[in-house]
Amino acid sequence: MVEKQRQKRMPRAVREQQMMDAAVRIFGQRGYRAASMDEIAELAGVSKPLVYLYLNSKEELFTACIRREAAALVAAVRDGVSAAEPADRQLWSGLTAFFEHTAERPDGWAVLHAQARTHGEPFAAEVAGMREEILAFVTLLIAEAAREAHRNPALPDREVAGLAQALVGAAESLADWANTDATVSAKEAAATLMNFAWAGLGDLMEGRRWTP
Amino acid sequence: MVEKQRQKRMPRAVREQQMMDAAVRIFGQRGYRAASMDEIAELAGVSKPLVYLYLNSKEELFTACIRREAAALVAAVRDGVSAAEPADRQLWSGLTAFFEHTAERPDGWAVLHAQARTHGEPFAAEVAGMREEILAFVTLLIAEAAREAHRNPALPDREVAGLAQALVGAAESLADWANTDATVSAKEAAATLMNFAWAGLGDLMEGRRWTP
Amino acid sequence: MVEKQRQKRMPRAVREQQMMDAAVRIFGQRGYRAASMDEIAELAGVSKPLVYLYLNSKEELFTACIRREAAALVAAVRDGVSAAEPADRQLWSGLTAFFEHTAERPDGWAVLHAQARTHGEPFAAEVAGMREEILAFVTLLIAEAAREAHRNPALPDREVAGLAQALVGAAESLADWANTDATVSAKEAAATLMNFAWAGLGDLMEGRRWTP
Amino acid sequence: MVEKQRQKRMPRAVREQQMMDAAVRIFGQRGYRAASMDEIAELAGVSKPLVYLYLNSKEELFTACIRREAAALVAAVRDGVSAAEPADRQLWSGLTAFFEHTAERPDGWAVLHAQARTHGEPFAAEVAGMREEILAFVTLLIAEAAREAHRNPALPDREVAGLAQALVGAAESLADWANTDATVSAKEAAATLMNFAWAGLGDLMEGRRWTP
DNA sequence: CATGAATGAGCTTTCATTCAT
DNA sequence: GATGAATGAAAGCTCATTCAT
Repeated sequence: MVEKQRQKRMPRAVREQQMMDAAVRIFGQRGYRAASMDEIAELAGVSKPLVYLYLNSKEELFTACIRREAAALVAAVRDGVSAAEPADRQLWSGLTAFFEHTAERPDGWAVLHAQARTHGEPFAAEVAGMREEILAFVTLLIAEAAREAHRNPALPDREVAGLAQALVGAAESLADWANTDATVSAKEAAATLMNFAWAGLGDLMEGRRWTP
Repeated sequence: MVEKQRQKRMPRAVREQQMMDAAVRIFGQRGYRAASMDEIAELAGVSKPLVYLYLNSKEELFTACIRREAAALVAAVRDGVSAAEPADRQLWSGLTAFFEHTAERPDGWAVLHAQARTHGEPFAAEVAGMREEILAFVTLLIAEAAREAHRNPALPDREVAGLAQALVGAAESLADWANTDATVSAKEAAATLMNFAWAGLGDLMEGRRWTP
Repeated sequence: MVEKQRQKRMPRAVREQQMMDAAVRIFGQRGYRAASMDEIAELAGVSKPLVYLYLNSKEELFTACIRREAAALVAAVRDGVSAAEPADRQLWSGLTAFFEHTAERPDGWAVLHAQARTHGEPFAAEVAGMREEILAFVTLLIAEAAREAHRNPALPDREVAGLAQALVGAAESLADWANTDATVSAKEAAATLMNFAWAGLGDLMEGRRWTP
Repeated sequence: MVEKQRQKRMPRAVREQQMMDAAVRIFGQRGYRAASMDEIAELAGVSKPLVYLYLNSKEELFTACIRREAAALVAAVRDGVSAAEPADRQLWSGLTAFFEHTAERPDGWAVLHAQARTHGEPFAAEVAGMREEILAFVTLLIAEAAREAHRNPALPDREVAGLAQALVGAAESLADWANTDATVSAKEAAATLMNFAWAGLGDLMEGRRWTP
């Protein structure tokens, strides 16, 4: 019988990452409450007390996962964008990077989007911070685009806020769509959203609105 | 201390609704796993065995909640729309009805949007049916709008599907936004989305696309 | 839809028998603890409170079943036997009646033999009474046979008691065997036991014993 | 008040035996359904979760008890018998070992004889295997005795099967009798049964039968 | 550093039993 | 006489968490 040979004596940082990899996978697939520490420890290839020694509690472990995945997602988007480009190109690059990242790490995306937001304040707040950051970035781009177009007095802040919410929500929905239907590529999702959003924004910036 | 005076001897149908009201509230706020049947029974003002007698199990109770809330939401949107109007008016009315409904029943919306989709197949499938229905309705409107504009060969099905996903995702996001920030009215959310979406759709229908 | 039309207004005695018929069936098949009052009431075609009105509690209901079935079994054996016959004929008739009865009422037999004895004192005592009665009858027959043979000083009481235990145990085992294997008739079971037992008894009465 | 001082940190194998000791006692006295895992855990001096950790479920625990007790009983009988002896001596030794074992472990005997057979298929099947084994052994002895007597063509298989059933049933009944009345020794029970059974068998082998 | 052994607390579910009509 | 409505109490099972080695 082959004994499962656990790797012994790895540096703490590495072990911690392994545990979090396992945790993200289990949390992403089962949800926070349904995930069991037993299963996480087993998948990580360590004993349960070690998980507690390094990450203290289920709550802290989940929080750590959220933070790591949020940071990774924000970094991916940031790295995909060059501040030197015009606003529409920046949005395009950011969206592409976003869709690529969520496709590569579906469990991480599930943790952020599906799980963290549905399991009470401590976690929802954690992920809200990241979303805020992304909203701020989008808001900035919309404002920048308006400035580039400069044909027109700035859009009211409140309106821009709403538009950013809509755009981000559309992106989230398309990320789920692309994760569900494997034939949808990151580029296609990004293109769909640019086509959908950019003209509407352009119209607004030039003062054309839809009214009932 | 005020003794909670339980209403006694109510007809079954009424009790069932009370239980489901309580269940929607608890499920919406805590999530499926974190919700306890004890708490639901207490909030409903009945004993736990009665909940089981009428609704059989936690799983069936949750399913019943999903079905009721999904039916109510779809009915609200359907009732808000008149098929006689042009496509953009229909979309506007539908969105307004949608945002009004989600604002009126925040817990029901949480059950459908946040909870049902994150707690495993049986429930996700249940709510997927409703989302499909709404996606079909939106898809139809986009196609109808294209026909009304008739300047142009039909958009490819796949593209329309993506646009519908984006639009519905944006609406979901705005519903959460309006539920979080009480100063945002249903009409404002609907107007934001119409402005955001309709021009983009118009451009597409006339063959104007954004390309990198 | 055909409403299950419950017979209304039957005399109490009849209703009680229906309930006990149902109870014997359920108790015999499921066991005392696994049987539920709901199921019994449903099978009897009455509402649960009526069962309680007539039979007071699960415990009393079970006791009533035991008593009824014990009385029926004893009566069947008694009726099968004529005191005028010689002892071996009496035993033969009694055994035949016994095996016929247990084959006709397998659930009743299960209640007496399998269930009542395994569910704690109140019930075990009830059925022990009946077994005592049968043991006494068998003991009497053995003593009678010894007297008929009269070649020999009487067997010691203690020895007769053991023999009666053995004979009754063998009969119980054969009853289960016949209830399991439908090709075994009451007559065959009785013949098997007579052949097995009678010669041994005869030997003993003539002082021949097996010794190690 | 004497605080029950729990033995801490025992090796798993030992704890498992303690739990099964407790379980056999409770199951034997209360029956499968009436036994509670709480009570078993308490009697074993451990917490309930530990019982589940080691034995998985009430059903598996009961099955494990049945298997252990069945194996112990069969082993006791087997060890008591020497294949070199003549058939009647073998039967005598086997019966003595059987009655000694059931007297030593009354709860184990109750689990096998009274409880396992009355609580549904999974358990009944488990114990039926053991009974089959014993029946086969007895059947063999009867056949061997016939060969030793060799005065006569073999008894028909079906008849031997019935005789074995009767003999085993008689033994079971006497075991209960000896367990109830403490003055009855294993040797006395075995002698009673030998006297009862052996002459009848001998007669049959020589073609003498009882006929109505 | 690492783990086998152990538990308190809580969850879903079931059931015998009783009112109020 | 008969029943739909309702519940107290308990059972099986699971899980996050902690010692002792």
